[in-house]
Amino acid sequence: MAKPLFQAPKGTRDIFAPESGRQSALISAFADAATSAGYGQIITPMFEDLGVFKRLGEATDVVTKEMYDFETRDGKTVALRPELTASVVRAFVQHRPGVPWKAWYEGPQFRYERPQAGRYRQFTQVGVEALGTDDPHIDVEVIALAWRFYETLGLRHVRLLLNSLGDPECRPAYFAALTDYLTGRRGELTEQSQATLDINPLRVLDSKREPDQAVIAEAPLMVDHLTDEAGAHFTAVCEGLQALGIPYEISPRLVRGLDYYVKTTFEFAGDSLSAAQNALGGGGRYDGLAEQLGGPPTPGIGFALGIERILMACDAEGVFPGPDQQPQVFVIDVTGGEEALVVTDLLRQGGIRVDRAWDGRNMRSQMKVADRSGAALAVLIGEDELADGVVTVRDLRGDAGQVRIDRASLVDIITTRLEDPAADSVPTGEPS
RNA sequence: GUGGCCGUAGCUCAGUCCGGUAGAGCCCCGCGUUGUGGUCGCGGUUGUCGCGGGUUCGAAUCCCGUCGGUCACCCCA
Repeated sequence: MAKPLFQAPKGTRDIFAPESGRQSALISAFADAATSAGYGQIITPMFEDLGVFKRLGEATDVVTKEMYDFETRDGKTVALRPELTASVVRAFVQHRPGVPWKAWYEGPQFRYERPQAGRYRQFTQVGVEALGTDDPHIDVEVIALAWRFYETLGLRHVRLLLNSLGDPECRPAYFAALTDYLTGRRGELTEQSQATLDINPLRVLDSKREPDQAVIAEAPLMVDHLTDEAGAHFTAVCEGLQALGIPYEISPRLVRGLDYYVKTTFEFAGDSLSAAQNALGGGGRYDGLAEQLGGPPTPGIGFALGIERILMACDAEGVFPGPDQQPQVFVIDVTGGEEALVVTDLLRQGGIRVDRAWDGRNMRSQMKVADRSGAALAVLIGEDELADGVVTVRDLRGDAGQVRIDRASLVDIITTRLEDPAADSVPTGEPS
């Protein structure tokens, strides 16, 4: 294939209908779910001061290796957002809405990575953030919102993985214990894990490399080192989920990729996808983030769900086909096209999805286009109809045949027939 | 950043090992039916064989380089 002069940048895609409509519908479904739970939409800029994202943790790949950062003409350094929690918390700190403050969002995010299945340089997430309360029941609300959303889409093979990463009081002690343990068995770890150990020992627990597993299996666990307060919070979250009948698995080695998480952390694994892209979404509590961004100490929790991954899971499970976007009616006019212009407009005003053919092609050609369009009904206008002031309505999908109707009742009859193809018609079989 | 695989028509691909001057199916267009689609039949349009260089009488095919795509590792959504 000859290469086009330009193509979409690496890791980005052009999304055509009907897939684009399916994506919009997914976001719309999420908007409904979030709105009904009392979350208001927030729209933040696609880029931020680089410093906003540096707070995510100097040890994270997202910050150190994957940032789309650049200098602007006036010498400031900005970055395309690699995630949205930092942007939303920055907006919270800047504008100080009353708490508790609950917001939802959707939009593209950017990470400079090598693309692969289910991973793009520009990808889209939906999510929520709730700031200003550390009531464990809001953790439950947030998790439940995501869980019910997956259910709404029809996904059944999703697992909720739950963990607590402790709080600033118990974390240092655990951190030290884990570091001691891993350092003691350093020689058994893979080269990559040894490097990770020097940067963030917690992340070693997340290694999927086989040689590391024996060491990880015996590593001390955060859940065994929680303070009374952090433990009580975790217990309350678990009990809340049980009260709602939402199944979860305690996953004591679940570590998230961003350093700001404390206490409750969770991930949703799509079991219909391979491990490389089965992370359908995740989130957790980030009680220190607002303060790091220059605001007052404010607890917060949220999640982000990747819509590309969710749609892959929907494909794998055969659910969420997306909305009907095909025309319902196709207008055929072999008298020159003036009639099609008017009739198409009339039907559209009646709230019907309508398309038509162009270039004055013959009826055979126009019928082919009508058939391919997916429309259920064709409206035919030839010289006879024009002379009699009527149109012919033809069923393209069933055996309801065709009928000539008065143009004045066109919208009513079409609307009725779209609901019941056999209504108002006398089957005429094949055209005479 | 590392590695595997792949770049031939609008799409999916064969042809590459063993060099001889480019094919199939689908799609699209027309006709059979100058007022009727889906099935069928007939006919037709479409290629810098990713790009550059080398070897050769001759390269889609062999060699070198390069770009792109894809998958995986890593990490993550």
